[in-house]
Amino acid sequence: MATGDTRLKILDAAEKLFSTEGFGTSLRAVTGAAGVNIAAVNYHFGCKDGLVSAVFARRLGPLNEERRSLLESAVARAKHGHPPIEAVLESLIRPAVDRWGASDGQLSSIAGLLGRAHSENDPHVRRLVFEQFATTTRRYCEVLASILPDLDDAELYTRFHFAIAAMATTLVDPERVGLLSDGLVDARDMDTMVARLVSFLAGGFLAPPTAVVASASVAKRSAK
Amino acid sequence: MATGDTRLKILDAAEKLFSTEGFGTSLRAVTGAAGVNIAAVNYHFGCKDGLVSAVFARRLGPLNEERRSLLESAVARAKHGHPPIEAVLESLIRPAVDRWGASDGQLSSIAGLLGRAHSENDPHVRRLVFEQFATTTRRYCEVLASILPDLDDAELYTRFHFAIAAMATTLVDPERVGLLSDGLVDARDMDTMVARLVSFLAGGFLAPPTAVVASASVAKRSAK
DNA sequence: GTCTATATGGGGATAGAC
DNA sequence: GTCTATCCCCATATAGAC
Repeated sequence: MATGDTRLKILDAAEKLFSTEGFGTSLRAVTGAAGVNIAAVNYHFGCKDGLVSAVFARRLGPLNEERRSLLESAVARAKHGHPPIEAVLESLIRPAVDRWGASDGQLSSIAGLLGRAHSENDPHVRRLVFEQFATTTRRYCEVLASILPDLDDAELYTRFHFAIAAMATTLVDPERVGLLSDGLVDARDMDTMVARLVSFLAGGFLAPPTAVVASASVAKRSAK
Repeated sequence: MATGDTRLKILDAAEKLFSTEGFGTSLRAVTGAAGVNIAAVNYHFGCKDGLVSAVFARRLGPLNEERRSLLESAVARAKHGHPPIEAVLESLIRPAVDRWGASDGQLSSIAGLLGRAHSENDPHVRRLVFEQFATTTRRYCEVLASILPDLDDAELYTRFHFAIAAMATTLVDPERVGLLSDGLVDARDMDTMVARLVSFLAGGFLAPPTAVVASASVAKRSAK
């Protein structure tokens, strides 16, 4: 077996299983699917967290680069004024979705990986995610702020959080929509899902700013 | 120890731990926090899934009843025409958020429980959740459909899914917004978070319908 | 109803032969 | 680099004494 082959097999199997089953997937399951020995994980990645980090590093960096490249293209195209918010949201969502698996109609493992990354609560995973996305998040919020000058930064970031949440939940488990709608929505038609996500999020970002008050207690008193 | 006391202690401890740590929390952790013997879980609830079901049954039924009661009040208040969409969304979100813990400024365990319920992928939990929420979901979508006659059912349910995702993610882990915004947003101010959530989701629901095409390939070709 | 003790299985990690 | 064998920990669940 060529050097590096085992390492790659582990990475590929881990990526697929992490994306479908979550990062709690056992190393036994990963190495079983990869057809390699359990001890190989420890040899190549040190420990399980090392494997998780490696899976992230291989995909999430390039993914975010593609997003930012698409984002800057949209910004550049709109020499006068600002790009349409739909283009900004497309640049955020498309790169995660458009990389389909070979032919089985499944979302790529990168989509699931990304969704998992955003919904995981394991401390190690969380730290990795926020490191990976910090720069990208900031740039997106910059561009969005230029489109939505009436929003203060706090509300903008909060809305960005809502957007990430809707996107990530959809990517982690597209079946959820089918269940919720009792079969009415075909969650596998990701082109339609993306289009709906973009229009929904655009509407959300474009909503008038919330009237924010100083503190919670004041908010309660002045609400009525 | 009075009969039923142990059972209640377990339920309370489980609710709190499930809401903060997820349903993967061990029975040892639960019984340790409850101050009872491990074997008591099996005696009172049969098995772990039985405990999870019991925790759900105690809270999620009443929570949904409160939501639907608030929803029907809003519908009734708007004798002519339809209730404002903000009132509908408030009736969905407020009941989960407004039950604060005693004095430590933490979200109630019901909020976390609800968020976990919606983001969990464990099959048993998922089945319970969709059973618990099926009726409520249908009623909300009915009312929303009357407010948004231009949306077809599929898009309406999809948008409802996005709304649940944003709400659940926020409830599971309010700290996430703080991390994302590098400390700019104070996630513990739940009144402000709810207000922002409502206005964001209202904007999303009110967005113009997505132009849907027959198939993914057609969508791609006609996009430009 | 409550406890101790234990059965049984799965998890990550490693030592040491090859 | 790869493998076997094993260590040790933690999980759920149950049997049986009290």
